[in-house]
Amino acid sequence: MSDTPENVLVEHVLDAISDQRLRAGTKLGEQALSDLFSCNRAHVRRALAILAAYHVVDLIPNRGAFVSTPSEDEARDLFQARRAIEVTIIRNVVRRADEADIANLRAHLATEDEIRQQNDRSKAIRASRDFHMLLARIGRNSVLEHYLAELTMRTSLIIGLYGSKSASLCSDDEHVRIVQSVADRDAVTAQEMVDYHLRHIEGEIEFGDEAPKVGPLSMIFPSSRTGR
Amino acid sequence: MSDTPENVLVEHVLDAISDQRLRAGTKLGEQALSDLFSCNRAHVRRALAILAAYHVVDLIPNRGAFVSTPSEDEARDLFQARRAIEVTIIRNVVRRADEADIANLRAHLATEDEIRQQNDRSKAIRASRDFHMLLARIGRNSVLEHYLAELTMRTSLIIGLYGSKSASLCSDDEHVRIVQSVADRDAVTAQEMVDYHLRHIEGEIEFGDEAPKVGPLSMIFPSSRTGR
DNA sequence: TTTGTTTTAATTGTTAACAATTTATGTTAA
DNA sequence: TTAACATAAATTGTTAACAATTAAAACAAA
Repeated sequence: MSDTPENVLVEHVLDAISDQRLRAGTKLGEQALSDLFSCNRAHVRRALAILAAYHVVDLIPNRGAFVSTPSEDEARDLFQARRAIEVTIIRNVVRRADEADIANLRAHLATEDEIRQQNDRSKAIRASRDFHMLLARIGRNSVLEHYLAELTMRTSLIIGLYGSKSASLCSDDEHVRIVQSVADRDAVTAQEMVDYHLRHIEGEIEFGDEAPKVGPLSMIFPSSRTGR
Repeated sequence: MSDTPENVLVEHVLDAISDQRLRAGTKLGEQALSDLFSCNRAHVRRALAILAAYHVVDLIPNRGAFVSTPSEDEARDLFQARRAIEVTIIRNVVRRADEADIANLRAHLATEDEIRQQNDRSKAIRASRDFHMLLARIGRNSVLEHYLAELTMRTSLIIGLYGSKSASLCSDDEHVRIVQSVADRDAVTAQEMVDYHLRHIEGEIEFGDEAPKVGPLSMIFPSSRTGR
């Protein structure tokens, strides 16, 4: 994807959401964004339209753009979609992964292990999402990969909004077992593991108590004014 | 979805694509669109950004917007995604459809039957797509419904680009059998039928010979200047 | 005719100014 | 103090003008 100003903006917002720096309900003002990313309002508006198409932002006429706050129903639909997509992805992975891919997966597990010992929640969330996206890339279906990118983003939003019982949101043991079944070329087990893993994540979410605190945007995008 | 000028434009373009009036590769000039839909260029630009996010339009810097021309690989990825999503949808349908839903499905089959006798290819394509989207709506998963809307759109593009061996692209017999298994509450058969049906459609596509002819936009959007 | 070059036209990209709307602030009365 | 109202500020929506780039046309040379 090319490095137009609007794409830069979209990527930064998506990163901030998947790191849970940007929380559900946060207002994304046009002026604020155009200042932070030093571009004009036309670019900001295009970027917000794209983010709205990704279901990550709600555009309210005359009011502005807000990070979307998914309902519980939406969250459950979303997890069902993730299961449908990721189970298909893992089937592709078992079929298509070569030695290098499996090595990359093992390396990623090691990274996750390191991060878990640092107790950095933000990093852990990111690493967990990266694991799922690594599988998607190895599966080599660009359509499924793109949809999963959108869905993991929205999952981050949901977990940030409702909270999760488990501190680390992906128990890495499950990741390990998924990789093992891929290495064993055991498609049936791999699919079952992925399905179980996603149901586990969904089950840990504590629907009911929302936490809508938000801060100023300048706190959320610290390094973006250097961008070009 | 609200009736902002850009949404009107997006809907018209999507309709034109799913009816195969707009073919892959067609240039969507900003001036032309803003004239046809009597809105300003800012609206057009936003609409094009949204369509690009839906993967229906390619945005090339300094060149403009073009209806995207999916490759064969992309098409195969897309059909695998459809199978993953529609098989999940049909499971929801079998579980959730009430009597009214099943009546609607039967009514739709009757409509398809009528249209087949008229020999109107454009109408047939539209009706076929509507059948799949009706199932998605009955399944009551908004995430899957939205993704399927995008995928059926892109499927229309692919069939319009590469052509299909069968004149009618959905043999309605298969639709009938899907509805029957829904009415029987037979989830296993319904899933098998949907999977088979989608593989059938994919198998009928004649990859290899492209047909890139396009006409002027004013021929494609005949009734849109009245759209206020 | 065909090829390459220059000139012209058309299209996209960018910016700024202004209008319309919403939000925040301040004031007055109960 | 609270509530309602009027005013001011900030934000979003709209439009037009201009710059930059690309496509088309005209023309000259082989």
